[in-house]
Amino acid sequence: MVPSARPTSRDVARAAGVSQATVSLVLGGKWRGRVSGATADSVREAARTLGYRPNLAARNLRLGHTRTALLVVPSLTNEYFARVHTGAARIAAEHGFGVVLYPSPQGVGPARDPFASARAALDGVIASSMAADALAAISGEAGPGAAGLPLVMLDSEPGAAGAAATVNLDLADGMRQVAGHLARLGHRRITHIAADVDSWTFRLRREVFDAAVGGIPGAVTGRRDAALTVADGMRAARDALTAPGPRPTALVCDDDVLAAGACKAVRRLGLRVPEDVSVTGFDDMALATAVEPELTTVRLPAEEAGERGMAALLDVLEGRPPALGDLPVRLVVRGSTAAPGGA
Amino acid sequence: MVPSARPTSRDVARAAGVSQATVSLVLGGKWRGRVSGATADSVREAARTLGYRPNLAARNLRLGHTRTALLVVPSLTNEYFARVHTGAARIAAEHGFGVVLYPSPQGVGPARDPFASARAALDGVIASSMAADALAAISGEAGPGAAGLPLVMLDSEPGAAGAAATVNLDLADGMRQVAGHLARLGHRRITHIAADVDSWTFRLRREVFDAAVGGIPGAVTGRRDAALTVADGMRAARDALTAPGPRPTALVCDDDVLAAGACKAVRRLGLRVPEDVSVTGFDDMALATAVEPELTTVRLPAEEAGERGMAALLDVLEGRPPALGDLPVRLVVRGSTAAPGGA
DNA sequence: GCCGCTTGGTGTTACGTATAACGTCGGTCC
DNA sequence: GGACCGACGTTATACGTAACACCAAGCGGC
Repeated sequence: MVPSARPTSRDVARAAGVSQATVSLVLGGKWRGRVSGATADSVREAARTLGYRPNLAARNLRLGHTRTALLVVPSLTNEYFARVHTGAARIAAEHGFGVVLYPSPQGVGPARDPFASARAALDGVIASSMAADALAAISGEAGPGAAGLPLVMLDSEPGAAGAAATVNLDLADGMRQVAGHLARLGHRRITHIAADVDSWTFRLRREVFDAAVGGIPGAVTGRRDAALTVADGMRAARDALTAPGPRPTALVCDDDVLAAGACKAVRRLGLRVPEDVSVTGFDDMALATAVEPELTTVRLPAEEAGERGMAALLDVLEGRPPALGDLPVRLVVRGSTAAPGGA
Repeated sequence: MVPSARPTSRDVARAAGVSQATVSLVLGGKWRGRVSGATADSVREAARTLGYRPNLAARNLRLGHTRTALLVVPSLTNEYFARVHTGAARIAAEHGFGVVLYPSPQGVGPARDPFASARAALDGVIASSMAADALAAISGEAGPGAAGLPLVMLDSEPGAAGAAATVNLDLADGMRQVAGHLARLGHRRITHIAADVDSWTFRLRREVFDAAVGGIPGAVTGRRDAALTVADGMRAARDALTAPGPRPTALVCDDDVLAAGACKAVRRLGLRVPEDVSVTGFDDMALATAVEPELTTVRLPAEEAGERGMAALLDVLEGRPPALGDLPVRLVVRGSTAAPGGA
């Protein structure tokens, strides 16, 4: 016996004494009124004892679609994207879809070998916080006659070329809430610890910071760039706090990791958070409540974003106009902010 | 013109004035000595202008394999698994493989709809920190004649049924290093803040804690269970520190998130880390250096584990005996541990 | 006794690709 | 001058599945 080869539906048919077509009918679940219950049972029994599992490549080929979507993200070490995936996968599962994750190795840059991961035949692509041009290779350029894969941009520049739909978080409003919060507390010297990443998400934070914080009467703003690590957040914050001139009373950080680094820098300089320096984060990841004081930060509805992105992709795939609309974000006030000057 | 359908290799052939076989030859890269350079160029040109991209389902069917592996993990919000993926993907890419990620929704429990994500036709499965029985449905039970997918267990119970290979981190040694470190510092009342998760990884930590810490002459050990969140780590640590009897001088936590929570609990009680209570973590995630004091913890070689797992899977797929051997882990001493009693 | 309907199946085809097997056409060698 | 050969392509086939188009038998109605 050489049964090492994987059994096919034909093997099941032979074992059950029926034709391959019947096996397909039964296992496909559309046998009501076409196959007797007894026959159906014997087919299922044969499939079970043979350990039959359908060849998905063949099924996909025959069906012309895969019911699989690709979620492209710049990184997986950032909790935010893991949560986006969770949301997308939930909606996908409700519609019989699977979601495959592709962490683009270059971060937000052009993906080197999209095919390596896109090898799983796909129906569509959701890109989270990715540059549109980085995705051309994956979804297929919209050349003449070229039917690129449907692409949904999540948290991306509105109207990005090639996108069938765009779902955005209202990050601008989040940054405005941060600015408003600090302004109400009385802060006037506020420095932006900005992510040194060239993506729309972070460019937007810069613009809105400048507009919102710069709009506070009497405000003095500054900016320091930092890579997205604790250590670099520390360095940038230290630079900001030790630069000549009056010291900022608040540091607005582009994400929670930077904020954690900033808090460390403040204390390293013998100052206190929030009495001497207020610090804000962005994202509200687990880290935000792990550090002390807990971070005032902007909670991003990551799961909801994943859900909306997947829902929009399903809309596109099924010919419906995709649902649009920004998702609101919410400032969560915790212990890392206070009125300036001791209190 | 109704060119909305995706072009096939036959369309390219027609455009280039050759047969479909020639297109396949050229685009497959094996045309040396079979097709003239001029013809090859015209084929490539036609493919480019048509925006042709091969149908992967068809290719997979024809080839009988997909060069795609599935990495099953209990969670994505844990940085450790993201890093395992990074390592696995690197090795995979070197061999023309892709890696698809499947976060099992139930954590370590049985996956609800394995097919939903395994829809991407697979060549093999790597399971990280998953229970063997939870994977039966994905890799296919080893029934009579049933050729289940090759399965590599990463960080799992040795000799798990159905696994073609097992790659382990030497977690036991990591826990022993923690115990040794605390013993040398002089700690004798040590409580284990244990993850309330029924997986081999955490069961092992318990056993080794009991053996290693219990083996310290004069040691008084205890244990508190906690879910893997900051908040629950806090609760468990508070319970441990406020229980009747002499207070523990050290808390050994099953991961860094719990340790961060434990540190918060210590301070909430008006005590100091590490002067009054030492705290250790496990994993060395970014969080470990984001909190203050930075955590003494056990660094897990996550990328290396992913690499080894993928390498073992490739070995199995190509008929080689898989390379075995545990990966060493290393204690990283930082500021959260010190000699007990002030110092 | 024949029509039409229901029940329970089967034969066949197509999906798009990779490749084994087979032609063809100049030129070369002996 | 015929056999051989390399260069250049083509024809045909198979992968495993889903589903369309048939078909046989049984049966009730008129």
